[in-house]
Amino acid sequence: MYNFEKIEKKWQKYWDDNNSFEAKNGGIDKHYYILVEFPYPSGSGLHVGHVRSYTAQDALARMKRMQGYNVLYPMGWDAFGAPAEQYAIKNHIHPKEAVLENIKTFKGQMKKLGFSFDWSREFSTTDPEYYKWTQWQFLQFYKHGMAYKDTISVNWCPNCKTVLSNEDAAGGVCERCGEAVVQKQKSQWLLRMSDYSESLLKGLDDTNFAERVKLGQINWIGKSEGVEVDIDIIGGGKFSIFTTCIETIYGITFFVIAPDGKLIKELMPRVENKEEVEAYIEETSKKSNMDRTELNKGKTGVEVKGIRALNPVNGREVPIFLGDFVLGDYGTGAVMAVPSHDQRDFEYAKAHNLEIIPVISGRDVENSAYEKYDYLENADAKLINSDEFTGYSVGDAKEAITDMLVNKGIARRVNNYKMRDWVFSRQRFWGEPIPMIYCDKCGWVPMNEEDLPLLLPDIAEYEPTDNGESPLAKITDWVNTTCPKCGGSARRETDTMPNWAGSSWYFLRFMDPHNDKEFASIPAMKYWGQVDWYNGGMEHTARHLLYARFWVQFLHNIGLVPKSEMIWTRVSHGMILGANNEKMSKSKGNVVNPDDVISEFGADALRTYEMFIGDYERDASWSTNGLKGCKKFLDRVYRLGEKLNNETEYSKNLETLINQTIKKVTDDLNNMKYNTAVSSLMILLNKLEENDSVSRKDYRTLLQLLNPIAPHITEELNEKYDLGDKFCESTWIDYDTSKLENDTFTMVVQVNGKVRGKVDVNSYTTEEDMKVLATSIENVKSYIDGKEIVKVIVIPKKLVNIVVK
RNA sequence: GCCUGAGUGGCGAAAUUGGUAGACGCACAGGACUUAAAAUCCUGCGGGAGUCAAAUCCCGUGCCGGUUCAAGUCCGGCCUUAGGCACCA
Repeated sequence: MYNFEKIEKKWQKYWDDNNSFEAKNGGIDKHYYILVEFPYPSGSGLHVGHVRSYTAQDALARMKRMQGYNVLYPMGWDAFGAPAEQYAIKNHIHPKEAVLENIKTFKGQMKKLGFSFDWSREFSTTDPEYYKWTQWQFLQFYKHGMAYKDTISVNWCPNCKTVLSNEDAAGGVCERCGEAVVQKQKSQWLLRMSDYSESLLKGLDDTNFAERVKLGQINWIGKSEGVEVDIDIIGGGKFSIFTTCIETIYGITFFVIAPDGKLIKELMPRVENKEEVEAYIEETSKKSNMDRTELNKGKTGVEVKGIRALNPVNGREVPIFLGDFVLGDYGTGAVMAVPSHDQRDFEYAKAHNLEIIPVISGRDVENSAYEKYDYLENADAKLINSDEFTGYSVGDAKEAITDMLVNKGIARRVNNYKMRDWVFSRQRFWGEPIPMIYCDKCGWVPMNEEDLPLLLPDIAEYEPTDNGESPLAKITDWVNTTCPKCGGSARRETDTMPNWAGSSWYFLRFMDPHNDKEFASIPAMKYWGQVDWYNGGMEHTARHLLYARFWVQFLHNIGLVPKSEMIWTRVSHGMILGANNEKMSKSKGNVVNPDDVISEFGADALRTYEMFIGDYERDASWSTNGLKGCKKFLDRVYRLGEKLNNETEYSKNLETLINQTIKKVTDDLNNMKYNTAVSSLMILLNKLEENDSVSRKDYRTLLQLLNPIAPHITEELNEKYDLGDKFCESTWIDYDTSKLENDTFTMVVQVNGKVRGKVDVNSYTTEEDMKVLATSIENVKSYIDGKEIVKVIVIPKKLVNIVVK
């Protein structure tokens, strides 16, 4: 049909040679920052899923540029991480070699797709010029008391031989390899992310994230509002419990404390069945999260004999148990157990033959299975067996009991959050070295900022170790150093940062990528303001996005970033699935390689198809026939040029449609409705083809509207027929608001809500005339003759509905 | 278990504040062009009744109810499915 390969290469070269998409800091007030998640340059190359989101944002970027915005649409590489390291170990090379190779592949593919990235701002998180600042920012965390080292029970992947954050170990399995995660006591660097729980929650109000993205974050932060109550131990001492259901406090029949918490250690001297209790603690510590989840059904535990506690509201004496369903690091590590109104407590009580006292009406405690009964949703639910609160509604009781306990000075209203501090150490080679030094005399000492970056050593052997030490620990030349404080001999931290570190602030660096004095200047960040439009996968809403927001909020609090939220809109694309509706994977053999598609159909066809495939935010399955259809559409656009006449105005009969299409495409590109943007262009093409000839303005407009999606062929045809400036150097076309309406419309006539006739009428037809015309239609007459007309509803320019009896 | 989406032809999907359900594309069928095929172009295409052909009528947006002149759209109750979270007190 036409040589798309030649055309695409030609225009890609033109854009490169002319730096067509370079963004300058400053100058124009109208600026727009469009960001797509920078990829991890894996060995397998770009995925068709990347193509979808990059094309979508590219289309937006290209339109915004034509609309006069200074558009920042950057690209870079998130290149620290395990796959590059493993590849390098196998081949006895430095991971940076592997990374360079992969970046080359990715970049070549992106260029072949014609993405309008500003390549002058490209960087990789593995560039020393970049990770210098990641390390520098770590030092700021440390200096502000936000980074600390602690020996904690951590998620350990026996396969990858590294520590994982809670986020990386979601579901009790290693995010990377799927191996079951085990618990290990290790000394780790942590960032005090939990200090920011409330602020990360509140900050969402200052963003325009998609609702499902906000919910993902809210879920992960996991705020619970409740009450912390002091519990007296018989014979002296006390502990606290946390509950969100204080209204059930009269139903306490036992307490459960965490086997991995501090409380049991304190109580140990008074425990009568020490051996039994210690054995249970030991047993729990060996369980991985996975095991705990699998054992979901059985509630294990032992009674802590010799110690009993008092229910603070009625002085009732109740036993204390250990149970691994209570976690040592959430709340107070102890819970009040009300088996009548809590499923876990119920199961525990059944397993250990404990008493069950109902305190809210409507619960059948005789039933052996826990019945689902949500008393909060039952307006009739009233307290029973609760002394002076008996008869209260649940809501009233919540408040009254809390007030009573708070006034007594034995309870506090508190919030708890599921989100923990961020475990920030990894026992890997291929990550940013943590710039801390341990001196026997001075303890942990931060490196001097002027000594950064702390480079990774240039070696090719660095297998991970079984003992949980970083491979860097074996490189003594690198490890041994002097203390920045006292000058004595000292050792470097050998753990590296997680690969979420570099991606937590890269969007700031894009605003000022070559700055060697600071990570990004305040004026540069103020100029761009925020990321206007950030696209990424749903799988990153809990981790990356939360880490990035935390990082920014911290930098903002210490005055280094102008805003506390640097991302305004966050949207997520749906996945591209294989033709069999399953996730693409090599093992399933349903992977589509963009390179193959480009060489067979061209980049423009691939781009157009991925925009047309369906709702941008939803998953879509690959269809080669659908792709061919889009190629056919582009072929027809190409051939339409043969019908050009010399007219320079719109063809009269299509003027309205063209103006409508301009509006439609403009609105759709702004609202991620790429599929209907393409379909409206198909409609326009269908109509243009029906005409004997096409005016120069008709054609130029069609090409321009299509240009953001299919930039090569449109530039080529525009040049071929000498229709005007290159699109990459011209202004977006506007529509004439006075020409959006048709001269006629199809008036629909309904009788009792059923369509009984249609007639084309002049747009200026009055409501009265519409009524008259409606009743004159033969078919309509047959439905209303001899009936009483109750009323007639007229919707101007749409329909008439005649209601008869 | 909890939270969030989503259920519309053979398929991917459209459908402003409730106002012609199925735009656009694919697949399929018939036809034109061709020695032939591909490509291209034209016509048809939710199901059923009806007719030479039409007109026209009935049914139809997961299921059951409701509100309304009018419901894919709003309300109540379910079912299925995808994703996220999960012994978080």
